Amino acid sequence: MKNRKTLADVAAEAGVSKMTASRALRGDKDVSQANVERVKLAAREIGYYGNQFASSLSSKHTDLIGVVVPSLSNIVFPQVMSGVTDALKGTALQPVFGVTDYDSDAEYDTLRNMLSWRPAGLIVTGLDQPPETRRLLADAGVPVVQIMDIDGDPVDACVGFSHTEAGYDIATALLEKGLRRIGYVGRKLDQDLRAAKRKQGFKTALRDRGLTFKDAIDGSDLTDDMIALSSVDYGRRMTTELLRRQPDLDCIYFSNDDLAFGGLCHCIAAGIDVPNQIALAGFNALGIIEGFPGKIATSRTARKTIGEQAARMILKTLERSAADTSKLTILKPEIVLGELETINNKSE
Amino acid sequence: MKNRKTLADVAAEAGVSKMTASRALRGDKDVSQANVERVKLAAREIGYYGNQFASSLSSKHTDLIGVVVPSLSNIVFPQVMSGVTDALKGTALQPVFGVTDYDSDAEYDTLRNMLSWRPAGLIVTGLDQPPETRRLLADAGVPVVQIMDIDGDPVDACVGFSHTEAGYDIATALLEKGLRRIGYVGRKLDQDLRAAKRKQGFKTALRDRGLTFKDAIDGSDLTDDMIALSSVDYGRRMTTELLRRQPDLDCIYFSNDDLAFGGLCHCIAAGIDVPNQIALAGFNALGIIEGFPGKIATSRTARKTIGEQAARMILKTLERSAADTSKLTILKPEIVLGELETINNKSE
DNA sequence: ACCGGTATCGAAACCGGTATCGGTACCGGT
DNA sequence: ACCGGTACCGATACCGGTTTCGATACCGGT
Repeated sequence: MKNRKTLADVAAEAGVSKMTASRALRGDKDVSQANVERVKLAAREIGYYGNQFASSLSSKHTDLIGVVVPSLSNIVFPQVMSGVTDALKGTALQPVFGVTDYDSDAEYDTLRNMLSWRPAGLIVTGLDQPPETRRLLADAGVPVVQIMDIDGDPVDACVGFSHTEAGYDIATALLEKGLRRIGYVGRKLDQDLRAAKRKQGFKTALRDRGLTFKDAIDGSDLTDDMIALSSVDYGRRMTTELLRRQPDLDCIYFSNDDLAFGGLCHCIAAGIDVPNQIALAGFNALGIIEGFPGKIATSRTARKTIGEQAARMILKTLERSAADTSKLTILKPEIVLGELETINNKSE
Repeated sequence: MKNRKTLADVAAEAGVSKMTASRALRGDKDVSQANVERVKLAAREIGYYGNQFASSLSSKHTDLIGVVVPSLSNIVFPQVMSGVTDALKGTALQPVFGVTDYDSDAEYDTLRNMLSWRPAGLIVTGLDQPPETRRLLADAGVPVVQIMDIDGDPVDACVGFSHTEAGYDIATALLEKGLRRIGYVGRKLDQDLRAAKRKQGFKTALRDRGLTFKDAIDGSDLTDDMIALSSVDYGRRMTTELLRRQPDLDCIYFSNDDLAFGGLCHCIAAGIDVPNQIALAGFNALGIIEGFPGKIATSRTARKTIGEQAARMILKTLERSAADTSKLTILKPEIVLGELETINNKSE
């Protein structure tokens, strides 16, 4: 930090006291119109911009909202961030992002670091933080909104949906179409807890009908060359593999749309008719699947809206300091069957 | 900010002075081992975490690197951010992100806001900032790295590649394959200056051979329903439209891979053989195109590396305060022709 | 002319850390 | 016994704003 201009410089330039300058720049009252203009002019002339450190230290107040997401590579999270950014636009608040790489130690560190910035609120992905991290959130003394999941015990507020239910629901929809010989392809299910919940929900729906996955690839222990693969490519290869092992599947459930799209790529290349010969189901309703309209069934999640709602929830909690706001917002995914929609019960 | 624990609390708990506590926590020297442990224990016990405002205000020093990107929706920018994050991992520095939505006023505001945080460095997307914004960057008094582009006049340092050249190069490669009847599909070329540069470079290569685009869609003035479309979907529709107007094209150049992929979707649906009947070329080499290996020609850009290099450049400038580091890093995209590679000059 | 009220301003204290510098204790060497 | 050097510690003065509170000027009303 070099010899930047300070408020004292502005005050001197405008011929008023520091206090008057401070008030004028912040639009506080108790300053004459003449001085407001004088100060603002002076500030512009000497190229002054405030010092947030001094300001926040003194006022014990910040405009920061900490947002913690697990990844930037999965397009879903930038979309959530985008929602937060949009909802905060026009307000005094400002998002600050942190990335954890699905690592709970990194999550703890990121959070500690954020708290040292004394944010006015926190938005954190997921409900399954370890106890130490939970305590950090609980003791933060600011509104905390956990997002993307509701299967668990929120620290404070919560915006999202049940992944267990999402898995259960799409399974039900697929089963109603008569699909019975169902396989599963996922990736890093040991780390991606929400994907694991979806799989679990799906499994429950199968069990309710006396069924199980014919075969499943979880991708928990990947070799190095597998890790290097893009999601789409991974989905493609695993589909190839799964269908080699189980050629008679009539449906594959993927842990997300990227993988499902990879599966579709395999089918197109192999001349397999989707969804008539085999149905594919993913999760999220990413833009990617719009390229082949209707081919992949999916659950349309409201990522951006979740970001927006979370931000808005914090805004509300902040203005009415009371706890009169709802602590839970559920944005249930909509099931999109695509071309499957028109198929009547295959098993009949 | 509530009644959080302060350093004084830690000091009292540990039975030392504020200064000793401060030194102990920061790993400064001049503290006995016994006291270091006592203080650290005390800090943990009362749940203390520092106050960055007080710290930075006092030390006149921050660990922040401001990163300004135009968008979160285009996966390329999260990838750049990811690169910055990775390169900064393990150092004391920390990225702070700002999004401009391709709006130069928003860019100015974001930058001003960032500067009020007295960052140690700035990474800004693009070279074409308006004069006022340029001045802000130039006067910031910290290392500034502009990324993603080198066609222009950098404020300070610069990491990226020439989009004009990228357009020219892929055009040359396509022309060498004998392709002649070439169309163009872009989106919001009035806002996306770098895409416009690529188109311009492509055009120059055509002109050098006495050719022009047979037809071009720039998508500068979109209707509302067009704006709502995802990039892939937009690419698909525009390809349909372009081929309706010009059925005899043997190649389409898209402003990026999302659009090109949309084009591929159209072709697959319409039973058009890619690349033998028509070649498609995009830009970026996104994971999305790996689903159909080799179908789409593209320029593989090193997004993540650009982020890493930019961050590393700032790190270097910061440690050796001298200007002995190179101010320009070019990461020229690699041309990927895919299946086109094997085709011999079609026009022969 | 006197008074309460309002508008406007500035001096001083303070936010929670860190830089600086001076002090104390203890060491070995002469 | 005296000295220089080293290790360790803490009092104090800031950093650059904002909060607080008291001072001043001016107003219309009586």
